[in-house]
Amino acid sequence: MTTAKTRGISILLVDDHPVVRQGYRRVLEHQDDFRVVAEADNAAEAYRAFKAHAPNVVVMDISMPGASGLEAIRNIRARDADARILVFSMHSEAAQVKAAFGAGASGFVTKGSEPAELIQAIRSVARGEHAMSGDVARVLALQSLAPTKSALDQLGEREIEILRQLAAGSTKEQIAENLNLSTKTVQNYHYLIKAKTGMRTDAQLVRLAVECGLANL
Amino acid sequence: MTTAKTRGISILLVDDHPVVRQGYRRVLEHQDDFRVVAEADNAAEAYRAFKAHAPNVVVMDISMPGASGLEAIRNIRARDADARILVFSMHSEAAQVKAAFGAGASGFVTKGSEPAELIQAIRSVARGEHAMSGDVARVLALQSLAPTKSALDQLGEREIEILRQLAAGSTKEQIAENLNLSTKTVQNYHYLIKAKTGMRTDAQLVRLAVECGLANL
DNA sequence: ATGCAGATCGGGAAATTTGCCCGAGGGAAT
DNA sequence: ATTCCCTCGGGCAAATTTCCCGATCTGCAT
Repeated sequence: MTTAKTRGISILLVDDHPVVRQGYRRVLEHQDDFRVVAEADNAAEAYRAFKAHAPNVVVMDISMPGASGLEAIRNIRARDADARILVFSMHSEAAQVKAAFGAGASGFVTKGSEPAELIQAIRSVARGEHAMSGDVARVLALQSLAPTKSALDQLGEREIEILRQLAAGSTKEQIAENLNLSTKTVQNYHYLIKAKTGMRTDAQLVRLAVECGLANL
Repeated sequence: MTTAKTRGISILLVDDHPVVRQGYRRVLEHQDDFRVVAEADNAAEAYRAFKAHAPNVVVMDISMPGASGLEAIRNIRARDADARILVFSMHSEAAQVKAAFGAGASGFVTKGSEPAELIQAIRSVARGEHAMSGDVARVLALQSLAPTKSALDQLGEREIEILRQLAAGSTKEQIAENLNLSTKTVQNYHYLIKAKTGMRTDAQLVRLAVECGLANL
């Protein structure tokens, strides 16, 4: 609550990879009106740091262990509806982008973008605007044209969770236990997922999950 | 071919994300005996840059489009068997680590490591030693205790072919047709593959296939 | 020659799972 | 209040998996 607003942009960096974070910090601090005031490597830490430092912009990688990135965004926005959060992700899946904005992010830049794009996006977000890198905009534009429901939109939350665990290699029994469901229910979800997405094979489901950023590798 | 060896360590940075690359560059150049002499964002470019600059160490992210990271390592090593390549990856899957070393890498550090670990690894590799971060070593140690025969060695040619098509998303009927086999035979192979590899789920088979380079994506 | 090992190909039968339909309960929206 | 959708599971025939088996064919050592 100092004179943060009057001069420069204060930034909270959230990424679970120390080296990566260190790298960003150096890139960002090269701009002399940027100040990285805190770092965090998980959702809970990010929330604490936000409360403690009230940064102008949060730059966050949402692919953190536990898929907690979206949670972190929601938590921060719940505390401060004016919080500016710029998501900085490896992927540019339409579903992920929409989920991020839906959770309250103000911007979305992929790690494939030029540093200048990230820097510009941070300035835009700090100004209260929305920002996204060119590739993200292109992906969103394309999929808004196609009537393809992104395959995942037609799935409920439970279905998505089960799809992810399926793709992760869990057996139906394990999933049933993880989620406190009967094996039968998991079987039914499995069937429904295949029916809704049009996939015939489990292998195709895995590929779909990977494409949608639900599973890695 | 200048006085590169006498003073400091010259480095070629390979990563397909410009921002990430920029970040590493700053982290590395903070060490005053490190010099990043070139960057590349794909396998072909990496090879060209290696030829042009003959760096002491190549720091490479192998998760690049086209799964070409291992190719790049092999190409570079084919040209210069003394090339020092340090892989810098998001993941620490045992299979990936072994593939990297098998292709000729001298080190493997995950992005989850502290910057100091990366820097130390670079020095080790430059000295001609092998290096890996603690988490990678742990993963390797654990799985070396298991008598896993690399999973694919125990599979016959036909089994591997069927595994690949399975992982590619083909149905058993399609595979049977492709290979002029009865559906029954394909089912039997499917069963045998699962039995031999110890995988319980089709999704696990897909992951195995991807890890072993049988399938991409 | 002979035998052994192993890869390839498929049949058979029991056990399990899938495919598909159905109903019930809860919550959100109208 | 009513409708809609998500969640959760039962039921049952059809399909698949699991595991066993035998038949070729090849290479390779005896």
